[in-house]
Amino acid sequence: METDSGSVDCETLLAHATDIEIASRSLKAMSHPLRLKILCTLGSREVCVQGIVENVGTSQSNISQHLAILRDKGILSSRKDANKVYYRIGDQRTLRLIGMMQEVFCPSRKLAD
Amino acid sequence: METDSGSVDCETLLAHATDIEIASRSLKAMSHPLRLKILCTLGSREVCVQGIVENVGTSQSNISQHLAILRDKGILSSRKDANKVYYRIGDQRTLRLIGMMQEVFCPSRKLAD
DNA sequence: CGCTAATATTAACGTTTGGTAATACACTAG
DNA sequence: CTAGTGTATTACCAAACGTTAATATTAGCG
Repeated sequence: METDSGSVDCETLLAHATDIEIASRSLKAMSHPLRLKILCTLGSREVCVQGIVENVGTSQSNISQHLAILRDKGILSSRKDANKVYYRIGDQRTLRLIGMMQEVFCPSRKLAD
Repeated sequence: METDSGSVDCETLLAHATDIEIASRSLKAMSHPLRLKILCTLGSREVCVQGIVENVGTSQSNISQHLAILRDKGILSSRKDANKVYYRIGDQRTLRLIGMMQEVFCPSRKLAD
């Protein structure tokens, strides 16, 4: 089913209800300071839990819970090596959004500064 | 272990704590389905509360409360004309993010203008 | 002036979220 | 096996959130 009213103008942005739902779910996952920091820490590389804990700066338990949230939402993927678990951003859309966030919120220190 | 995988640090993305805070605050404001829909309804134009209510589809009271949240966070600005109030996205960063969201989540229906 | 439309505000209440602390699980080394 | 890291899970609690319903405010109009 397509849009139910032919003349809608607002439909040019995030057209369908499902798009809205998906997008807001992703936004919500990113909208917590610690989670956003986790995502920024990861960027396009892989970091183990320890590394994330040190970089983000809260308890291991707390980090683990936030990682679980991001994992459950399909944003992070993980790989186990020995007794360590490495995380990375597995969702390409999220990765793009993180890059965009940087452009929007830190235009002055673009990879330079 | 600090695999000093480059001296890149996490600092290349959303470098400072303040950036993180600001960004996550904006994300949070956008992360509610109704609020996201409001923002998409607005896009770059101006719509009165009635119009928003009709487009988004919930009670006037509910819309008004969400509008207040977005207004208080500095995302929306409003203008009163007679007994109607017109809202628009007053924050340029948010406007850019909305456009980006569309690119990321609805690549198939890019703005045709 | 009273009346109605448009919008905002408030109170109440259930739901969700987030943090801490304690504990469990998984794997490795010896 | 046991001890020791690294990670996940659980229980509990307080705070934030979101919806509904009722009420307040403001503006135009007869």
